[in-house]
Amino acid sequence: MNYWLMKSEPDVFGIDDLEQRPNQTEPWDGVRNYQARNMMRDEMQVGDLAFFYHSNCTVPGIVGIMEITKAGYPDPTQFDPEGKYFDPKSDPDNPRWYLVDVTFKRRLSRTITLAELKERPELEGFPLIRRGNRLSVMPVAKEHWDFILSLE
DNA sequence: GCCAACGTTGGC
DNA sequence: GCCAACGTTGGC
Repeated sequence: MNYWLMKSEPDVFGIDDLEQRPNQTEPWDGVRNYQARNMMRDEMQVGDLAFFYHSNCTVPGIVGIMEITKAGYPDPTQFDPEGKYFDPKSDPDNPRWYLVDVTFKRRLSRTITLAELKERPELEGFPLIRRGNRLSVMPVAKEHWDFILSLE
C-alpha cells in the first residue's frame, strides 16, 4: 500500500465538500499535469491513503485523510466542451487525462500547516516542501506519513 | 495582488 | 531540438 498527498483549494473543493458528498466520495477531476496524471493512472491503488491538503488559502496545510476507492480511469471532464476542464486535443480512444475516486476517511484533529512541515528536519526530501514544487498529487514516503501523523 | 518557479506551446 | 513567450500554481 502506498501513501499520497493531494492538493485542493478549499474555496473550490475542500475537505468539508468531500465529507458532504454522497458516500463521501468524489472523482478527483481536473488534474492537468502529466506527472500527477501518471501517478493516478499507473500507481494509485484501491486502499491507498492520501492526505487532503488545502492550498492557496489563508493557512495552507494538511487537514484530513482520504482513501483511494477507485483506481485510475479517464477523467470525463476532458470531453465536456462546456466545462472548464475540456481538452479539445484529447482523443476519446486514447484519453489524455486520468483520475481516481477518493473517499473521506477522517479529518485531522488540527491543521498541520505548511509552515510547520517546512521546519521539520525529519521531512527532508518530502516533495511538498521542496522549493518551487507545484505538483498537485505526490507520493509520501511511509516514514514521512507516520511522522506527519505523529504531529497531530 | 505580486511574483518566483515551473510546465507547455509553438516558431524556427 | 532549442528556446522565448506565455500560462499556471500557490505561497506570501
